[in-house]
Amino acid sequence: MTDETQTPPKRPLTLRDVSEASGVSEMTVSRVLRNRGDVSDATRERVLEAAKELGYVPNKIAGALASQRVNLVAVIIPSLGNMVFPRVMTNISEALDQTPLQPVVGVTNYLPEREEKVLYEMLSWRPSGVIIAGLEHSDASKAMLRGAGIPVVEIMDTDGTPIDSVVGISHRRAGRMMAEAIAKAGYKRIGFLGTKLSLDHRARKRFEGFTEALAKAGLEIADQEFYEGGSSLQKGREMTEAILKRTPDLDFLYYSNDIIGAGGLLYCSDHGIDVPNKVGLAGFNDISMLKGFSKRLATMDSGRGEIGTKAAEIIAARVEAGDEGMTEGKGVRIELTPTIDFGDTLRKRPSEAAYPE
Amino acid sequence: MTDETQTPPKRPLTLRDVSEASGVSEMTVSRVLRNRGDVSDATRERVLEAAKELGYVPNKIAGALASQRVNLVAVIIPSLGNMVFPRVMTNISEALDQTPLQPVVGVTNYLPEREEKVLYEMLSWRPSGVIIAGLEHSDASKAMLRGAGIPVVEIMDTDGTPIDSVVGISHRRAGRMMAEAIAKAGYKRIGFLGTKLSLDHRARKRFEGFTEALAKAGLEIADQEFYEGGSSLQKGREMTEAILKRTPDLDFLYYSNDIIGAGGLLYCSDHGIDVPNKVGLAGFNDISMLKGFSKRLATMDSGRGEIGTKAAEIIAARVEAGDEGMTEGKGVRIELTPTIDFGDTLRKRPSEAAYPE
DNA sequence: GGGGCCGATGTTAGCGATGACAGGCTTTGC
DNA sequence: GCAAAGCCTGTCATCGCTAACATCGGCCCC
Repeated sequence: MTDETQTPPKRPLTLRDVSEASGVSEMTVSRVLRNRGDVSDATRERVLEAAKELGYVPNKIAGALASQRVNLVAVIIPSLGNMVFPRVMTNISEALDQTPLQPVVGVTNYLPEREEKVLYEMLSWRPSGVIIAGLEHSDASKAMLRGAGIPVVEIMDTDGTPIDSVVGISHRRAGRMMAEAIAKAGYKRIGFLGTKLSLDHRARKRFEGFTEALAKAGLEIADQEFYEGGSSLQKGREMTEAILKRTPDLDFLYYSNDIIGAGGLLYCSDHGIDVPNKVGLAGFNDISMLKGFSKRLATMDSGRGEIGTKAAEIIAARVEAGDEGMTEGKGVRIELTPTIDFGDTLRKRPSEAAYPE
Repeated sequence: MTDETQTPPKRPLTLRDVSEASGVSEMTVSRVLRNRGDVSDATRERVLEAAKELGYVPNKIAGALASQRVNLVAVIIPSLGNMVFPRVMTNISEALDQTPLQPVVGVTNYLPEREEKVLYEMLSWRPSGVIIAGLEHSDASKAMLRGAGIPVVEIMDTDGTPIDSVVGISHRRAGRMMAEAIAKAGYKRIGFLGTKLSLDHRARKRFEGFTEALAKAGLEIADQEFYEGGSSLQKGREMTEAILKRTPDLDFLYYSNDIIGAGGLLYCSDHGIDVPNKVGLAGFNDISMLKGFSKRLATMDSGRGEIGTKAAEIIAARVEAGDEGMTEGKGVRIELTPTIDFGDTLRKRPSEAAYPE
């Protein structure tokens, strides 16, 4: 009886099955399926039909092994819960869509040992490039990245020494800029609210830049409040309440991200606190989802969209050039400039004179 | 520690390099690195040292081809911007952490043709299982899923016929439940605000269930407002303004998700609209990040955390059982019960009698 | 003391694709 | 009319690793 192939797939299909079904060699089938080399229209059609008929899906594992080419780009980020990273991912995907490359995500949860593990796993698939958040990695991770012989782009942060290429902003500078704006606006009693800084290096650097620039203006942090775990409006609200109860004379609150900052804003509205005159507020990251509050929270754009795009482009260019390694001065360095958005919660000048809205 | 490891990687390392460095056969090295079979402690140690010294990272491509085992689970979701999906992902990752399996994400942007492409790409890596959002797929996608010979779990939605296993809630039922609560609370003039429903099947089903149950209560949708693109508070705010200007006598607004619902809530607060008495509000999905508003938006928990965990467990169990196919009645069906959270924006009974809080 | 067995290692043959090259069969140019 | 130059297709070796089996000394036990 003829093998009418509606049969449930006992054994996964291979090129051979298609080649037999269409009466040509495996090689020809392979050529058709990859659109490579010359194949007559007649056979091409016959092969395609057979492949579709059988429902053949090529085995990239075998393909990659044979061709020594794996069109994957490892993207390693700390978290998916942070909104910033999905955004970066989206841009990376879009940029890579123009190329044969494809992103694969790995999540580290801000833990160096997890980063190491994830990196190892990813590298064992021999990707064509790596995009990884941050400049701080364990020695083992650094060694792996260097040894992989593929382009590496570290993203988000530029305060440090990159392994290869880097695209990001200086978080120290971002912190300084915000501090300068705050000092210039005449705020004096400044509170900081953020994550426990130990593992979030970028938040830490912003904090450092922030205190440094405050110091230069003759100011210092009057109180601070830390939290662990994911960000939420609720947490911002609670922390704001706590810090204001403890230190009622604070006149500015700097949050390490927009989510908790927005929570603080809600707290202030609910309690009739005059923002930005009694208390000023600022966050970080320009989470567009949050636009829509009655007052726009002052924040800073970290250029995360562009970061993703640029990083992907660097990888794509290097892979296309066949120059997969990171010889000589191939490393690109792109430092974007963060821009401050005063919103409605950060005055532009001292409040002595009242500026009606 | 000799720093001879500075060797610039000319040619990627293979098992052979390690085997030569440690003076045993490749096979033995392979055994050591996989912890399989008996190897004497002496050689094990020698091999491990050599591997570390060289910075060897095994090639999973070759390993997978040889062993016919790829410990990846394809997870296909519509978007990373939606918060719901990162949450599901997180739970899947956690559940798979107990196993040798690893998730790999693909994003479809709610487009069937992209879903098809992403699925094809993923299947060509021969994963051990597939977790895919929704029950609606193109014929080609369905054929691929059926033909892949691996366990498939469709998640989020149970209204329809699964290919294999399914874990989720009935969105029709969720819509009905909300409609019943609204009707019971005595709201009469109901508005709906949501995405253009064409491609978001789950939102569509909620809408259908919602109108159906309203009809049963003798009510109908008085007005509706649709949007495209990502959700944001701003969008919720604008849509709310639009619908209320057009149909000022609406006394309830049902939003297709919490983000735009929260935007509506902000609009109402700002305009002194008495919620929930003049107008009631409800969203969907219980986005915990949004807790912290002065009023808690009524919403519904879709059990997305549990969905991820259960889906991963189903795959893991099937893979472990070596029963990778989906023969007979292997398909598991888990329908979770959505729970309604009245928050502060949905009355529990008609407002004739005033119930002080 | 020799058969049996076991632990430790090596040998061989693929896994399913692709690269390089080797042909047949047509065309083309002069 | 015949060599050179295509097209189109096939053969063969290989990618780096692992399954399965083969091998080789002990060690145990009757």
